[in-house]
Amino acid sequence: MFVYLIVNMMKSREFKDVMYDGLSRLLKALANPQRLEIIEMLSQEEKSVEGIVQSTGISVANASQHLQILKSVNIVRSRKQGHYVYYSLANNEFLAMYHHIVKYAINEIAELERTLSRQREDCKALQAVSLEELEELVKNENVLLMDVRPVSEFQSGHIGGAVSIPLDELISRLKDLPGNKEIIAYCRGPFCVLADEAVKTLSEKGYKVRRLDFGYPEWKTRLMESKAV
Amino acid sequence: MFVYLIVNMMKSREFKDVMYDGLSRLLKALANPQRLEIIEMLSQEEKSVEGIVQSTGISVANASQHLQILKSVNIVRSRKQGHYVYYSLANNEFLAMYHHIVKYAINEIAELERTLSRQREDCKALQAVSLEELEELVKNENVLLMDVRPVSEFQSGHIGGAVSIPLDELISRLKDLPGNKEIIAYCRGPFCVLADEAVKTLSEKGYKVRRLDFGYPEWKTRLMESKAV
DNA sequence: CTATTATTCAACTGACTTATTGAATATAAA
DNA sequence: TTTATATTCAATAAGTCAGTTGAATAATAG
Repeated sequence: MFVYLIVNMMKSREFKDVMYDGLSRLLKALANPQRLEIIEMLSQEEKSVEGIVQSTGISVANASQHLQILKSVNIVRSRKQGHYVYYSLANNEFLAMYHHIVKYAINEIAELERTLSRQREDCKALQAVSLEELEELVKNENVLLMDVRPVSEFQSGHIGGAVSIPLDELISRLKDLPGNKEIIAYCRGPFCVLADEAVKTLSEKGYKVRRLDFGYPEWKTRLMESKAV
Repeated sequence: MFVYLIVNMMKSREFKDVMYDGLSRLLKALANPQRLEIIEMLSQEEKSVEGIVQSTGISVANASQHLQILKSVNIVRSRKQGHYVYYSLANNEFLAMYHHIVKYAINEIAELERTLSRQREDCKALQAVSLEELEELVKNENVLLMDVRPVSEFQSGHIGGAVSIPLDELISRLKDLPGNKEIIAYCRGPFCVLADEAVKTLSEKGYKVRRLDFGYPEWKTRLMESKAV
């Protein structure tokens, strides 16, 4: 009986070790600023290593290594085509989980809350629009929903009803904007500043403009979850 | 104009760095098997360093260090009383976020899925009861919901309607169990084996018994979320 | 087949993490 | 005040991680 208890205890320890080690391996893969930025890029669209390097400033070999780590815990997957290896997020469940983490961090970590507010304040974008508000606003139809990400990201997926006006074309396309509607800008997510820049530019020109609190990936996650129910 | 763009780019870089560094600091604090186990213990009840040491087998100095790390990112808080320093989770939002991570890991990481199934199979506890099923079962009243954690954990919080039968008293209290009802055992959470052991013991004695898929903390989180809506 | 380009691999350095030890601090009981 | 106990701090050694370099591989265009 005594020996039996010890054997049980050892099995239980072994089980816990496998589970906690596995979980901590996942978290370790996430726990790096550059990899988080890579995840943000990949949650917009599939990208080659070169594409990631261009939009983040990480070195090629380094980016490749980070991608291997993310691949080893099944966060990203790759496919080869021609000269390029294209990476993308391996599943939508990951994205949903990741958004929960980001939401917690933004709301509960004082430093991040403060930094985010300061950034938005600088751009006069403090009253950001939440997911719930957006749904209301879209119904009443008196708003223009503006996607300010690069065109390729818009093409690979965007919020329903949005118009693509990449930030770097904004000034040259001012004439396309209706003066009477409120403008709502959005971009890659809460850590992306493209929408902030757009709000700053437009509000200086006298437009009535706000940004979304979130980006395309969060909207997509929400869509999936509501379909699942 | 050109200088202005560069200044903007630098600001944006700085903002991203603060946000991603902060987020990765949180994830780094989580990314360690021992700290995850400490979190599991603290999500049951407030515990002193000594209490944690006893239930995990970590050394005293080491546990203290891990607790400092968790405290530095505001996951736990401490209060001093008499000889002891008592630690507890700092907020419920963290627990909700953590449960999302665990759920993802169990469902999407093949190795963890496999290990969990094997453990449950060993204990004839494969058909675990989910949160939704539990709600149904409790209504029909023909089940006994059994909390097999130590008494102190039961006292500091338990699932509504549960009866406390700590695993180590199970055999001596068999006479208290109704023979006609189905028994549903639960414990600390999906990584805890107390309920598995209980299922094994009882099913060998001929009882009709299953375990919950989750533990008290998950139930508590669910309760909070449904109240919030 | 050769040259070109994109990516990965291997090796190395410096920086952080973890676990262990023993000393220091703080509380409460004798 | 002294003593015992719980916890933290400081220093160390071993292990892991991040970023850089240059070489190796793999796909394509000429």
